Amino acid sequence: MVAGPLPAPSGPGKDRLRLWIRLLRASRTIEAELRERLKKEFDTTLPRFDVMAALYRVPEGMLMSDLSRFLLVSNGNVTGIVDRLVSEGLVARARRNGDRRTSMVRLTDEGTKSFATIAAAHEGWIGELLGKVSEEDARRLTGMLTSFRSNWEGRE
Amino acid sequence: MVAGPLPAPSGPGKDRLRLWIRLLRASRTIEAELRERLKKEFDTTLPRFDVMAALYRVPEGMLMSDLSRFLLVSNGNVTGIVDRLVSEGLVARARRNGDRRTSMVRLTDEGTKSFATIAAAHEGWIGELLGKVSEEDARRLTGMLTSFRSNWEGRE
DNA sequence: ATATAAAACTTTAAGCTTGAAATATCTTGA
DNA sequence: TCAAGATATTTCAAGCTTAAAGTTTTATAT
Repeated sequence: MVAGPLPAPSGPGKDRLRLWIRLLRASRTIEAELRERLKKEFDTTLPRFDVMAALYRVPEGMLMSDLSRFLLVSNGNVTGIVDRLVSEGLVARARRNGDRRTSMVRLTDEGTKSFATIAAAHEGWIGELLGKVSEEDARRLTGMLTSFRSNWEGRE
Repeated sequence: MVAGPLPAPSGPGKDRLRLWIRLLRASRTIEAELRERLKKEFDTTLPRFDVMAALYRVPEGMLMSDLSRFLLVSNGNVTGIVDRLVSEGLVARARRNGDRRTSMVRLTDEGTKSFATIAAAHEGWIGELLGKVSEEDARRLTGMLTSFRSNWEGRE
């Protein structure tokens, strides 16, 4: 995945391969830095942060399946992370009257407060880590990645 | 991390935050697809592929520490993955005369042959998954990400 | 009604990942 | 020389991740 630049391959398709490698290395580098800071400064993890960020947008809560779909991870994965967040009092599960298979998952008041603090720091970190990318480049890149993604989603 | 587009936040720094979210979602989407195909078609995993890709570039082999640095993962992580590749006969460890703490890790002949096959398929998949990105955009994006990364690396 | 399928979620086994501690080896300086 | 520190790697515990199998509940088609 993170194949090296050494032989500098060329030919058809190589530009896209190179793009993918850069994309992956960039996101892994940033992810690693964020993970470390979340651990050191807030004693939490990236997956917990992801779940809380998803829930923060929707005060009334989300279904487990919506959560896993949104986060692009498996169902079982979310179960474990939510379990831990519940045991820490940051997230609550609420059985629903209508469909007893499902449960609404939402941030507790403590979870909401906690996330707001962490998210503010997180936004600052991103600004710092991507500081060298101009605002204009950021918007251009975002646009390219968005159109890529919507194209891609069409195929599944 | 994968915070949602719903409230459509704005303000200083929001463009970079949005860029980061797009970047992460794009790489996770592609990664998930690659993982699935590697499993289904070659019964292997992304981490194994990553290690083999790194070693493929360097026939004489790499030290464990170089490998983990190159792949942006921890030392202990690489140990486990290499252990499994060794037990599958795809990778070999060779103790060195000079420094007996270290060992050179390299692909076996079988590993080299196996990787070449998988890498060809992999390149095709990337071409397919990124097919909607024009070659020109691919080069532009790559350039932006490269300069980002070299800027970033300067700070550590 | 009631079997059958579908859906939502959890559990499980295997593997990946990290950070920290442990081990072994090498290097350096008194 | 040899103790102290540095380096390379492995081990360990905890948590993350997936795919597949299992459980409970709901929907559908006789």
